[in-house]
Amino acid sequence: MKNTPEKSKYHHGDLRTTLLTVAGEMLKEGGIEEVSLRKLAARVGVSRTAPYHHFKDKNALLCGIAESGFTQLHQMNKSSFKAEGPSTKEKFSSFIHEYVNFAKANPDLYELMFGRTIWKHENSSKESTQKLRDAAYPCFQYQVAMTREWQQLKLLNHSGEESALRASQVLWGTVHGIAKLLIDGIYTDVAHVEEICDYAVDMFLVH
Amino acid sequence: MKNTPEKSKYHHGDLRTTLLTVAGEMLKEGGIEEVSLRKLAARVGVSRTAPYHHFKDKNALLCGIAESGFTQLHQMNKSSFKAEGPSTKEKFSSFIHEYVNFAKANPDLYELMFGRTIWKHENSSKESTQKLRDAAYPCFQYQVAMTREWQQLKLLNHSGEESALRASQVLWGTVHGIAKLLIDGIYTDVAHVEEICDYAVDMFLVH
DNA sequence: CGCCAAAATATGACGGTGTCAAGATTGATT
DNA sequence: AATCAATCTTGACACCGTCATATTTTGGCG
Repeated sequence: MKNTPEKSKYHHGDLRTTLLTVAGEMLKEGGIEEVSLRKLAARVGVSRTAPYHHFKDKNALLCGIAESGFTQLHQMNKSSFKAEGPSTKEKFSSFIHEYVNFAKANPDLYELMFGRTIWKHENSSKESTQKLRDAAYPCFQYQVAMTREWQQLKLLNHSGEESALRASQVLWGTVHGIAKLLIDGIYTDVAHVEEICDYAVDMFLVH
Repeated sequence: MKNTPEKSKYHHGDLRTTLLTVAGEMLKEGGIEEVSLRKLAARVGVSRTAPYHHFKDKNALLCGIAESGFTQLHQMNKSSFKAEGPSTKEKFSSFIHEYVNFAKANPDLYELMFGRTIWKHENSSKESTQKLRDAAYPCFQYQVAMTREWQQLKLLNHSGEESALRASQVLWGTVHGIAKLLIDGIYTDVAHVEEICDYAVDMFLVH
């Protein structure tokens, strides 16, 4: 039924997947402002209201896209942290760089993932927002776990009582903030990404 | 002509100021989504297109609001940094706390000031965007200046070659990121603001 | 004072958006 | 074959930003 989605198109095929894919393309092409349900439907070749049978809201659709973004980000962190070659210190540096570069590579997706469009209030289907949280929360928890290890190895500069959660919030805040400022083109030049990340690493490591 | 704007109302009074004020109120009340030119015009008591004689765009209006936000933020930083009582170390801590609390107190304004709505592309009147930059840029420069002093006093943890610009970008990134995550309600509880800020201060100071 | 150009405001219209209600079509199940 | 629920379409509504055009008001000048 849901398997073998190759030729088993009854009405349209499985619209849900197609909508997510194409909407993701539109997001990448023209930013969040270019993503409208009507244009999406036209591009897919269905009527304007067809998507409403697979997503309660436009918001629910956007949550679906963001969801895959968090899965992707989570995956990236894991494979980087579990790598065998580099030292722990190098992995810390990798985390900073890779995180910011992920945002740099997918600016509109990142903007969507962390924008208030999605996270504010409970606009759309509770189920959809719940699924989003189910994808995003483990992603953050993994960052706490990584931070805990860096902390136990005395890598991070700090004097008072240690808290992996607090340290993780600060670290995530830093990469998130750098990424946002970079993406939005506020005062940082994209060309200096690596330099800024290197400097951040140096400021956090104990000397 | 532009002076004495008290009783010199010819058509409506000075609409421009009124529009900025009321739009700012609407922003504070219901977030950016509640700010529409039509509702704004209705609330002020003019026709829908009257605002277009004072702002080229909706974007230009938003830039005007954000502009005052940057002036406000700049002012806050200055008065805090120039205070006589506290030590430099305490001023550093104050900067972190006050910045994040500014965002916490005016979430929608802060979101607007740093959102891509305004900074992306050259949508609206160049003049408007230019005025915005003229308000925002000194604000950032002042943060670089503060950072330079902290750096020269050897307050900040760091090993390599010093750069006030890079350090400032990292610091701003951190407070900006914490503020954003907080505002958007992603994974941090607003109740923990002070704790998180304290922890950030501790991670940046040299021990 | 009277007139005129310019600034300010208003009305109408256009294309775009998200979303609901109601009807039509299809696929699978009995 | 008949039925039923899932799926899709059409029509409509209320918003939105913005342009073209007409109307009013103002300030300055002869």
